[in-house]
Amino acid sequence: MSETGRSTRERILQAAGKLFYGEGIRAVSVDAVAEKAGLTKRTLYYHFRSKDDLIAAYLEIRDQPNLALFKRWFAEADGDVAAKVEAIFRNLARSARHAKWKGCGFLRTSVELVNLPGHPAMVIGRAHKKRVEDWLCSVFEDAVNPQQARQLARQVILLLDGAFAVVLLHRDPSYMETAGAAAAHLVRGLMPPPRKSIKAANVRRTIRSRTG
Amino acid sequence: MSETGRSTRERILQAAGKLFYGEGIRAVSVDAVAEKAGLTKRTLYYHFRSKDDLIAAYLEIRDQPNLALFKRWFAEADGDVAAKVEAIFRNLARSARHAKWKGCGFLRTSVELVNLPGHPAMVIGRAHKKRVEDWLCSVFEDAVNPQQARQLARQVILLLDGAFAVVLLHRDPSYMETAGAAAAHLVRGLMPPPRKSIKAANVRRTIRSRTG
DNA sequence: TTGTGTATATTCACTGGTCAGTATACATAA
DNA sequence: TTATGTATACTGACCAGTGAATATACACAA
Repeated sequence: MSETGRSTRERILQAAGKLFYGEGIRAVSVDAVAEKAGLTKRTLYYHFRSKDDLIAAYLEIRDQPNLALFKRWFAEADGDVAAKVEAIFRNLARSARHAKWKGCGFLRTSVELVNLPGHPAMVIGRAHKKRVEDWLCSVFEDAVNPQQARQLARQVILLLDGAFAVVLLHRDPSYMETAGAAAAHLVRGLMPPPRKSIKAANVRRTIRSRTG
Repeated sequence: MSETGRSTRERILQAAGKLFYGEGIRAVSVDAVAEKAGLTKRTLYYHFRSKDDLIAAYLEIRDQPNLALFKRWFAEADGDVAAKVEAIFRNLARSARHAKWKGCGFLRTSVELVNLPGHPAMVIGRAHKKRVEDWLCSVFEDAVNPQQARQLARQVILLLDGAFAVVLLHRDPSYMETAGAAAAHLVRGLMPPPRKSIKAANVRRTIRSRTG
């Protein structure tokens, strides 16, 4: 029956998500996923062809919501594009304070599969990061010289992924804010100067007149 | 016999290094390391108490040479501090073009041990990154407002580790150069302006005379 | 309504293999 | 004879994946 089938599949994916993200794909056995989902391993193998399939599905369903979260944080933030980008990092820093936070599932999976570059999960991971980069690029095209948008998007991605790695290593979310400040600085460096000089907040950001 | 013992230990560490770095610590069995070292597992266990011990030793011996390499690349580069930092990224980009390159062993190990924050290898990894950060900090203290040196060092570290992750994911070393450009930009943004204004070359690299 | 076939969904119990670590013995040198 | 170093062969646990049987539900014919 398709309804029961779908919900079983979802229960498996939910269990796999928690375990794979929380402990890593190699540290989690198929038996553990099945047990967490409340069914037998054989049933799991009825719904997924292999563990690799399950891993790919685990990342697949995280792609869209992940990007949507970034977009929401960006949209809901006040200020210019630089401030909106910085807001993404600030929100991530907040997430990173939860004990269950374990960095970026895409990056971590790519590390665990480092010698299987063609693995479906690797393909999905690359596509996800590319999608985030493309979105940032489109955002920057409206704010800076479009010729520089791609490079800027990549630099922000580098700071983002660097922060994922460093915060995970040191378990210190403040690196996420440091990355956000750097990202905002890079964006501002390419933005045209505002019409009205603003006495900018008590934060450490200042406006720079390029004419000198 | 201490001499044979030491060289045996070194053979084990060499084999472990190649395998752990090349395939990841979880993907490599103790048997595989022993075989690569040309001895039996039992002999390996005579020289190392456990696999975890071996993993820690594998990282330990990479700490100093790794930092030394950064220092050498920095010292041998021409130009101002920003250019010298960028040179580190350029050299890393060159390394990343080799097929055997698999990113940063410290970061990758920390991902594989994500749920064992007290693991000796994690402690060593954190110490290593901290040492690089401290070195960068000391470098920046002579080039920018010392109060901003720590933050700047962290931002460069974030770009560095981000580049490790992103280049590994996409297998595209050009991200390393993009990260270097961002790092140089961040450094320059905090450096005192040079005496003579320069009409900046077609590349983004310029030579600066500090004497003016 | 009852019986029968069929596709879906699930279970138990198993296989073949790997892995970290060890018990035991043997060799060599001080 | 005692300490050091090496080898063979093993243990117990775990793990990805499977074989064979069973349960459920729906379709359609009698």
